[in-house]
Amino acid sequence: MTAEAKAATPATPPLTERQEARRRRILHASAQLASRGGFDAVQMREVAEAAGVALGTLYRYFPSKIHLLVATMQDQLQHLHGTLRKHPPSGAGSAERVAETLMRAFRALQREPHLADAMVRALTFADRSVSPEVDTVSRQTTAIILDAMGLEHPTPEQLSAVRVIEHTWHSALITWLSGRASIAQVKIDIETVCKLIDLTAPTKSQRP
Amino acid sequence: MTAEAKAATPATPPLTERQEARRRRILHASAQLASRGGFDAVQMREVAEAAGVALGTLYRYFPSKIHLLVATMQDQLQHLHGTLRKHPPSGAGSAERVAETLMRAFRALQREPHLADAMVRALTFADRSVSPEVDTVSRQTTAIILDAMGLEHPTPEQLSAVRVIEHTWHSALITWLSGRASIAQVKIDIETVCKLIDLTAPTKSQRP
DNA sequence: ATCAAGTCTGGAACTTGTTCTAGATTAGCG
DNA sequence: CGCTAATCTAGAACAAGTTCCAGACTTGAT
Repeated sequence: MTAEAKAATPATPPLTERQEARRRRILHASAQLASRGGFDAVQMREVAEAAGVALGTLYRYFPSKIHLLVATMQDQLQHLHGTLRKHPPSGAGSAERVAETLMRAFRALQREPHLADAMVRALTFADRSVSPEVDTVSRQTTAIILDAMGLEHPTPEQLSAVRVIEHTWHSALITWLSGRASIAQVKIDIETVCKLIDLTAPTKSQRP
Repeated sequence: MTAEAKAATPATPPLTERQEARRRRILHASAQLASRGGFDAVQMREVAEAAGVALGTLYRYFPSKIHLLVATMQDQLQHLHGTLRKHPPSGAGSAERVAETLMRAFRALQREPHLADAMVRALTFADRSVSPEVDTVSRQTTAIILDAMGLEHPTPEQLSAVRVIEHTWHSALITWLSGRASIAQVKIDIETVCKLIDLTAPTKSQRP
């Protein structure tokens, strides 16, 4: 049940090799600039120049700065998901494994706080015109969490818990990025919300 | 134990009557424009004109559009808190009362979805330069939730639960505002996260 | 190879948040 | 009252996201 094609190519006509290369250069430039100075440093003119592409072309590939940064996040999440697959969390219970996974993701973000800033700010600032793309990110995140829980057929209650975990994850990241919460505080928040998993576990024991 | 002075006037030198009136006109114009067309409709030139104030003056009172909208939110929250004090939630348990309170707030936002959009987007987009103001909003929200719980001396675990509830509240609002979640879904998310309250109740039994 | 349609480029132009300036008003004070 | 500092106004100017355009270049089909 691999799902690489649908996430990367929702419904776009196939791109030529050169177009694929352009797209990749743009995303790379975006991530590069974001790593330097965060959301503000990703300036469309600079992205275009760094990617060796005209401004109009950049806008043909990504119709707004928000679209661009959300696509960048899709890209990074794909990486992360791959990495996590290779090194699954080691905890005994579902809650522990999810918390461990999210903390691992959090540490990855801490290594590139500016990039995290750009991506998360874009994600939460996105309006309706970016809904499909943001939804893709949400599905990727859900998949990562469900993977960590080791569930094939989650109950509706468990899916609700996962939704709340995602809410907490995004919002906690924002408070951290804006300097209103410490790393330790984010850890506590994640561990707190993960308790919901045990609370919603079906009467059976949850062991993969 | 009324606390009106500290929330409205953190550390600013006292304003003259005319200045207070200007500030109020600005906030009113901001809310008005936001109610019409949301975040994008709050344009600084238009706010200034509607408030009968020069652009430079607007920026003297609120150093950025984000500051302005966050201040607008403080204003609205103050209203809400007052209303809620007069009509406290009726549920039996803490979790029920908090969920009831948040749903009531949610219904208030649904009546002015554009205003909600402007305020919430500003809140989550705010960077470090707005941290103090955003923090004030966060404290107001915490106070509302603690009021609903009816707690004088919450335990650290309960405060963690409240933090997670706030995270979920903000993030759920965003998904609703961007059209990625229905009203029903937001309700479920709120009810789900409120279960954390019972989970963290001190030494009492928790039966939902 | 050639034509048509689509794409890319360089650059100007427009929008809206933000900053700056010079001059008028106001507030507080002796 | 008359002075001084702070504040306010009108408007220009600047910055970055976005749109638009004319001309050059691919690409795909005949």
